[in-house]
Amino acid sequence: MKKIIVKALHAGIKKLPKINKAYDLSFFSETIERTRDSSHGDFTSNIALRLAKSLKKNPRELANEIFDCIPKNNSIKKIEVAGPGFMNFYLYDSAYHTEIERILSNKDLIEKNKDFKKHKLLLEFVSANPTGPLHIGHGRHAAFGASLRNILEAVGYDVKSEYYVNDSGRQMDILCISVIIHLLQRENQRVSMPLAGYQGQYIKTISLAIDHKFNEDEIKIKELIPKIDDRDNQDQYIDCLIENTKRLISAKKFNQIKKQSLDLIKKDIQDDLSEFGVLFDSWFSEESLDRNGEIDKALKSLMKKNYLYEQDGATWFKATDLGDEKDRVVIRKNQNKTYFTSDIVYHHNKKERGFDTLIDILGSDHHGYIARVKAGLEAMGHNSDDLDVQLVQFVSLYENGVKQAMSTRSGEFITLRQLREEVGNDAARFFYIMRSNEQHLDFDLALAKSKTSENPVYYIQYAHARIASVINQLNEKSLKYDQKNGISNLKLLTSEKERQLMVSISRFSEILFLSAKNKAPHSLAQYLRDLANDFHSYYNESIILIDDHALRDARVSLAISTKKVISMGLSLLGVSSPSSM
RNA sequence: GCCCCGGUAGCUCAGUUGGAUAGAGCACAAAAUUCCUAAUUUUGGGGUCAGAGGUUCGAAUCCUCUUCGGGGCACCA
Repeated sequence: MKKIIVKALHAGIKKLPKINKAYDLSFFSETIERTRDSSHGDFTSNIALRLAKSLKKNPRELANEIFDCIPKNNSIKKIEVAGPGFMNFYLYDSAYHTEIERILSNKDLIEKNKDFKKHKLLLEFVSANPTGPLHIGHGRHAAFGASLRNILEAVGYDVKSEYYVNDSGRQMDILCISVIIHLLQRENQRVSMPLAGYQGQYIKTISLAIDHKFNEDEIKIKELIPKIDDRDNQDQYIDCLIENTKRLISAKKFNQIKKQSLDLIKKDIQDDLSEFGVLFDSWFSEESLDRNGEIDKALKSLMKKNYLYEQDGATWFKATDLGDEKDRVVIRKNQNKTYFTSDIVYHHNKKERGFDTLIDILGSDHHGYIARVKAGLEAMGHNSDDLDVQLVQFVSLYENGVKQAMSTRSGEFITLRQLREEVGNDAARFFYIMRSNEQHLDFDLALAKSKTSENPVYYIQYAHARIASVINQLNEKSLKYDQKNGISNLKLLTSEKERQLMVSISRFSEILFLSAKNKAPHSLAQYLRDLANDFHSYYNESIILIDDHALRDARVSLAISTKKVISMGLSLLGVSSPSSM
C-alpha cells in the first residue's frame, strides 16, 4: 500500500528539474511513514524537510512545489503540507478495500520483492557443540533464526539455513572420554569422572545406549589414570587421560565410541529442533573440512599471500593487517589447528558455494570473534561486508519473579526440551522472539504457561479461533457467504473500528519488509498483538453475523482477511493458529 | 585498561533508523455480557526517555563525557 505514495511522490519529484537527482525508490520509501495520529492523514513524508538543506530552500515552500507536481491519483484523496514541511497523504477507503481484496484472493498475502530473489543468503544459527543437549539459550537462537529465515523468505530472498556441527577437535575427545569413564564405572572399575569432563545425566544415557564392554586386558586402570592431580591441572589431566585411553584401547576403538556418541547427541539435537519447528537445509560438518583437504588448501593460500608467520612454535594469522586487534593462532605449538582455523575455511566455503550474504547468529559473548572472522574472509579474498553477524543476548528464566539458576558445569541446566514440555512449543517460540534480540530476555515461565489474555500468544491465537468460530457459525446458521458480494460492499464498513482494522491489515506487508530489513522478528510479534487487539475490540463492538446480507458479507470478508494475516504471521514465527481453543 | 550490548511508566518492553502531543501489556481504579468463544472489551491516573554537554529547523534516537547493569578481551570452542 505504501507503494501508492512512493510512486506518487516519485512522479512528482521527477517533474522538478532541480531536484531530479539520483534518488532511487528506496529513498522515497524511507521518507514515508504511517502517521501516528490519524489527524495527519494515512501516510506522511518528510522528504521536503530532508532535501531542504541541500537545496537551500525553505522546507514548506519545497513541500508545496512537490505538492504541485504530484499527478492526480485515484487512491489519494488529498495531500496537505503541514507543520514545518511534512506532506500528509489522505487515502480513499477504496485503497484499503483493494488491499482486503488482494488478501482474500488466493495469491500470496504479500507481494515479494523480485529484486531480492537473486540475492542468495545463508543463515547459520544454533551451531551448538554436539557435546550435550540444547539448553534454553540455544532455544532463543533457534527461534530467532527460524523466524528470521521465514521472514526473509517471505519478502523474496533466496535463503538457506545451516547448522555448523563442531564435530572435530578436543571437545569431542572430552565427550568421548566422559562416556568411556561412565562405561568403566558401570563395570565397577574404580575411576572417577575428570573435573573437566562432561558431568550431565545425558552422558549416562549415551553410555547405556552404546553399551560397550571392555576386555580385562585392554583396560588397566593403573596405566590409564594420569599421575597428576586432577584438581591442580584439569586440562592437562584430561588430555593425558585421553592419550592413555587411546593407547590402551586403540585409537580406532576410541574413535568408534566417539562417533557413536556424536551421532546420538546429534540425533537428539536434530529431533529437538525439528520438534520445535526449526528446520535446517543443511548440517555442515567441521570435520569434513579437514577430511576434504580444504583446510590445508586454505592454509597454503594464506601462506602464499603472506598472511601467516611462525612465532613461539605456533603459526599465526596476521589478523591485525585486516582490522582485528591482535594476531591469531591458526596452528598451535602441539600442531593442532584452532577452532578459528576451521572457521576461516568454513566461511570461505560458504562464499565458494555461491552465497552473497552470510548471516551468522551468535551469542553476544562471541562479539569479540567477529573481527577475526571478517579478517579471515578478507584474507581469503572476499568482502568482509558480506558477513552480517546478529548477536543474541542471554536468556534468564523467571518463575513467579524468582530467577532460575542455570549452571553448565554441573550439568544441571535447563534444556530446551524441558522448557518446551513445560510451556509448549507455541509459547516458547513466541516468547523467545517477542523481545529484540539485542535485549536480555527475561522469560516468564508462569506467564508463558498461563492461558489468559495476559499471555500474548493466547491473546493472538484466540483472535484467530474466534474468527474460525464465526465462520463455523455461518454454516451452522445456514447463512451463505458470498465473497464477491462482500468485497463489493466493503464500502459499508465505515465505523472507526472497522477502519482501524483495515488500516492494521494493510500494514502487514510493510511490517514484514521492515522486519526483514532490520532482521527483527520481534516487530512482527508486536504487530500481531496489535492486530489481534484491533480485532477483539471490533468483535466486541459489532456483531458480524447480522441479517443484512450485504453488510454481513463485508464484515465476514474483513474477518477472514484478518484471520489470514494472523495465521500467516504466526506461522512465520513458528506458532500454530488453532481454529478452536 | 580496551571493546560490544543495554538503562524509556511501579514491573516487562515497543518506539517504523532524526520528525508533529513518547506508546503497549501487566499491576492499580472504575465500567460492559438476553448477542457470533469473557482466553474479550471500554475508560482513567501514571514519564527529568540514567545524568551532563554538543550537533540542528527538530534528539529517546546522532557525537563526547560521566554513571549503573550484562558480556567479551586464549596456542578454549
